Amino acid sequence: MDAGDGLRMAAERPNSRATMKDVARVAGVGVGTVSRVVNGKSNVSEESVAAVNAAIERLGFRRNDGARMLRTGATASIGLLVEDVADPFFSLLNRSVEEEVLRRDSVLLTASSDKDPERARKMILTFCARRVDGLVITLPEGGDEEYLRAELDAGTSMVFVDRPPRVLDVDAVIVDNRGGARTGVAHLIGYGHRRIACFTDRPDLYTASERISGYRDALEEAGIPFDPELVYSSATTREPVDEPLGRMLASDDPPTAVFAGNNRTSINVISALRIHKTSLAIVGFDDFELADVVVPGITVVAQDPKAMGRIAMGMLYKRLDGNVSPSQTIRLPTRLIVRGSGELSRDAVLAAR
Amino acid sequence: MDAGDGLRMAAERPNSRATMKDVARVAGVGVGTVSRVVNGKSNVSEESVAAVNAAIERLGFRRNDGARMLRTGATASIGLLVEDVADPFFSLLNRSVEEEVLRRDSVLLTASSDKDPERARKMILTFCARRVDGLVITLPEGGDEEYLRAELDAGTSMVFVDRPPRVLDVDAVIVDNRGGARTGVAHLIGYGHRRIACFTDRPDLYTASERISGYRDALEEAGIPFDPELVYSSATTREPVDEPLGRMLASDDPPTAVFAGNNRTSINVISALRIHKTSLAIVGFDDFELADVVVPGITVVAQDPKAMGRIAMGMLYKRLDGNVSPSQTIRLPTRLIVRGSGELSRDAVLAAR
DNA sequence: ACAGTGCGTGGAAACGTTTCCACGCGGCCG
DNA sequence: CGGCCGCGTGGAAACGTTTCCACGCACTGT
Repeated sequence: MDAGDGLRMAAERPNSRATMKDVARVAGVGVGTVSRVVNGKSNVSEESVAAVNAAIERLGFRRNDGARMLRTGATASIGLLVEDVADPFFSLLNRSVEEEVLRRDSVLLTASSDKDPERARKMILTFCARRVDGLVITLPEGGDEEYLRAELDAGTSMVFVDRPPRVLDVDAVIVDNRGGARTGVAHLIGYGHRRIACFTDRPDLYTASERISGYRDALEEAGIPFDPELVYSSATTREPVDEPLGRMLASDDPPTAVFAGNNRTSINVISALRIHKTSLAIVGFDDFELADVVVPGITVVAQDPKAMGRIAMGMLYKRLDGNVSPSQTIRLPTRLIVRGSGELSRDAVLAAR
Repeated sequence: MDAGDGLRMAAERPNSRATMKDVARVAGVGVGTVSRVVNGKSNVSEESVAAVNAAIERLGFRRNDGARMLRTGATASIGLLVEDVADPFFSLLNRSVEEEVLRRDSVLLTASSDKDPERARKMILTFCARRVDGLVITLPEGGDEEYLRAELDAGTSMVFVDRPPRVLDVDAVIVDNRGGARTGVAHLIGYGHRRIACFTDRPDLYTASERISGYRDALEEAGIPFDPELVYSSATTREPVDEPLGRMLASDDPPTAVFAGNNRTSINVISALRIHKTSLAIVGFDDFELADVVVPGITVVAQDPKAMGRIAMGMLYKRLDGNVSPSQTIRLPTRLIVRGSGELSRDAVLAAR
């Protein structure tokens, strides 16, 4: 078998890539030697290395990682499931997970659940069928968690992000939603407000219900009675809120401030206020680009999606490296960013009426 | 070999998943039959189907797609490389590509080049080593395109997005940057403006240079002389622009309008105008959330990243299905969204001075 | 009765790697 | 001078699928 033979052989299968066998033939060595060269093993003679590299160059050989994984069992890939990769929060999370994955020379599979438990399930099982080394999951509400147990038992590591597991014994990294909301609302109370409206997502969402709890915590701490009339949970975050806000403003004892439970709702509230030509103090949960471009800048309780991704990947890789300590849930602190909208005092709001 | 035997066998390798062989043993059939059942082939007796399904259930078997692909050659996976998955534009593109990938029951590998040609190269080659069926690529400027040719020749289909190929013969879908910029600037001219500043990205970026060309086209059409003093290309999009804007405003013949070449620059311009306590007419390229929340709302030349992803995937799958027609570049139209900032007339701006 | 047909089936080969084992060969030490 | 070591090497087995081939069996039509 000489070099010409090998070349001809590769040419005979036009749309198929050269394999180690082809390379071996062209280089005049065995496949074992090719494998050793490709993987940079030391015990190969210089001539062999040169011959193999020349053949690789000539044939445009590229190792088939799929085959490699079948043999070695490690796929060097991580699956990420979030609600929506186009959401500002999750896209930052995505990016920071990617950064960690890259550091380990792995590859990242991504998918959006779109809040659909069935879609989430399908994607996760697909990832498992691909035998990813680990999973980073934001599990949508309302689905069954149980099917994950089988994958867990089969040895697939996973970390939950943004939401804690309900029954599964897995690591998680979440945001201190309750504490953050409490801080934000307390900030408003500090400026004299006692009638504070609360606009959030559907309350069956974990994050939304936690933030509502934090809102109530702050009220309670200040001895302010909770008024359900001041709480509005929209079905979707795209839904405008000018109608419910208008109702509150028209009441006997209208709010002088608003706590918005997520960034899209913050925007909806701003639009609604503009429609009603009023200004109230606002604190929003979750920072957003341009929060400092509107006037006044929007004071927010900021989360740190990048840290969430980084920490989640740290936990995951520890598991992959064999850590078997009991699972833990890490609660990330939030940060209040003061920009003006939250520092409008009760007196100033009332004076403008 | 009875069922108990198979179970014991699976249990003996605790952290390893059951294989078709295990299933076959437990079900008392051959691996061929298991494969047929798993793949829903028709010519299997009902008893066999039942037995196999029972065994699958019992062992928690899940087909190893990696092995399957090695055999079949199709990996049912697509690689996506963009500049940054956390960028609003690219994250929407990402999502729409994901949607198409999902429809074909494939899986999506994603990566951010971070504008680094070397990083891009590494990720693309990694994807190729994984033998993705196809690639969707936003290639960073300044790198060599040549290494892609080998992959192309080896049979990996690819589509370029957001930027056309320089030398390679591949499909692409891009935005009509030049025409869109022309339209936006013409819109300003329509409101009487003749001194229009232009803030963009680094001009060595394809999109930025195209938009500058469009800006010049509009001026030329209206017989307005081009003044390089009114053009500022920032090194990075995070860089504030209050200093260069200040210089322009202090000149003998200051601008009365601004064309901002991308959404982050639009924001920078808004901030800078606020610092200088002036208002000019503004038209920005690329829409952004909240463009309608600031006052006045920002008039923009909108792109459609979702369409870009959808169309790119359509082209890619056509290639995968065997289409060998000459490669083409599709240029997506832009859409002017009128919100107020672009309709501030020259007279109004001058009157406020 | 007998070839032909079709269906359900089991098993082996193949996909492209990695890994392990064994071999040949030179040099070193006893 | 003979055994031993170690190095570079080739080749076979294995990873978990799919696919193909061949077999046995029950029909069918002549």
